Amino acid sequence: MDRSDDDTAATARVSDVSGAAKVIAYVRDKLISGAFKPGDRLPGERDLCAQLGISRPLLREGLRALSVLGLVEVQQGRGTTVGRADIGALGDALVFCLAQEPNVVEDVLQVRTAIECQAIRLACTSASDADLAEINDKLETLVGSLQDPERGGIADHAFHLAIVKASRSPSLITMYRAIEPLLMRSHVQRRRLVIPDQDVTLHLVDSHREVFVAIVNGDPDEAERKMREHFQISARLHRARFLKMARGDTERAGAR
Amino acid sequence: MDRSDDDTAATARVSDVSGAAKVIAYVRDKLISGAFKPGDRLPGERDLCAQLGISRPLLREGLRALSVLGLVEVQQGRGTTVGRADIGALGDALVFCLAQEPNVVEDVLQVRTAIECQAIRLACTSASDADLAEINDKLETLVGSLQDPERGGIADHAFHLAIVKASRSPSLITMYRAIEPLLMRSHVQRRRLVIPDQDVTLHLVDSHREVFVAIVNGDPDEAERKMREHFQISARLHRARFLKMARGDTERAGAR
DNA sequence: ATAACAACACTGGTCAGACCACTTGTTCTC
DNA sequence: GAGAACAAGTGGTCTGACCAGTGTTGTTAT
Repeated sequence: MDRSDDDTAATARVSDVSGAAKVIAYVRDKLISGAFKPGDRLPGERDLCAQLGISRPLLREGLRALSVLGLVEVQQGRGTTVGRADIGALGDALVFCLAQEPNVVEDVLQVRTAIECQAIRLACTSASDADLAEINDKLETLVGSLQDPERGGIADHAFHLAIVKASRSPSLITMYRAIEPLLMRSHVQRRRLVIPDQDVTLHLVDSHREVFVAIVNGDPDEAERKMREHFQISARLHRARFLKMARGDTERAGAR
Repeated sequence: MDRSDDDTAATARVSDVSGAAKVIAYVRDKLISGAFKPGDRLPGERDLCAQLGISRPLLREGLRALSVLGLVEVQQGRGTTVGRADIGALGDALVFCLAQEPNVVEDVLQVRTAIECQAIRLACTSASDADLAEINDKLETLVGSLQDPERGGIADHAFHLAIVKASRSPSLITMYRAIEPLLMRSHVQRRRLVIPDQDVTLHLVDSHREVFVAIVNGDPDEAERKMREHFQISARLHRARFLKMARGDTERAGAR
């Protein structure tokens, strides 16, 4: 979000706020208050711009901004409706935005860690038998796909998502889904950069299993600890690629 | 991202693509090709709309969409520059998605817990002296406002926000700020319903202090434990209101 | 009475031209 | 050389007109 607009949007009733920001604030207030629900039809553009006291092109600017975030859907001849909270669209927008920002993507992993560590604690007490079966299923799939970066990345993510779902917290799940495309991309890229190695693979499988066992045992502290260990192992694996790359460079220099 | 625009943006050279989508595609292509880098100045609006063969309001729609995603920054009198994308857009849109869920006011506390517990771990190692001073300052303010539900809620939130800031993780900070409206609603509702009580107040102050001390001591596990204890104390305080309400109802029945 | 077609009303999509406000650069005066 | 005034370039907004798509209503034919 453009920050200057964001700050001023918070005081949308002040008359010096830009026109498009008025639209954003109007819709924001209605969404947060619950007055607008998914599928609701907004007033027509001519009515809405009269209501907000701005011109139609400005109104359209604001609506365009909201539509790019999936918060409204604008259709010619039909009108503008409140979006159905399309988390996937949000995640795709994020991938588009952050494709060139590897440092930001690394930091987003902090959010991932936060969510998963809270989720696994909740899963220890909230997970149903079906949830546990689902996680186990994803674990088996993961084990069977460790040699393939694409399928491995997908399976890894599915395992983690199953744990988040087992938390039974809608907010955590929503949040996780928002960063999902980024995580997927990150998983797959990381796997492409690392040559699979027997020891590492087994170690990784064990780590996933220990996470699952901790959930089944139902001890939140233990489960969180295992999850954090798991992330550390992954991070070490990621860092190990630099050693291999460094050795690779040395060998090339020697060959000249 | 609005799907129809996103799909059509990929084929921007087809002449039936909407005007704003042309802008988005133009900037996207330049970013991907590396022709545009953060800080670069885009051509002026009049030049750009001539170049793209669209009207200026349409161009502005497209730029507004890009600005809401942080990809460009538009400043009156100065021009439009390429932004350094961040996850701000995700944060702002996410609160809308969360707001649409039933029971969000209670469940968002899981997100809050997740973020704060991860943030406090990071704060133990990342916090500067200024960060620690800031948290301490907010703690003193909190102590001075416990008798006032409104100011107390604000001070409580400021204390926690200072901790999240001390994590030095832009993503965690962004997410935390995004859920602020929902947290404020939660805080205010909770505090209105509780009559402050001397013992509880002191216990609450101690809990906040222990959290701060743990950060200063720099032990992530200990700090997280203290934070979770703090949340449990708050939850107990919240549950205590039901006892008081039950007693209140009984007294009223006796009076009739 | 029902179905098909046409007309109308309402919706968003876009344009051109005008004017306002802000920023930066250039020129003039002291 | 410094400061003020002016000009040029930038974005911000508006009005009114017209185009294109969708849904509803009315008319006509069977």
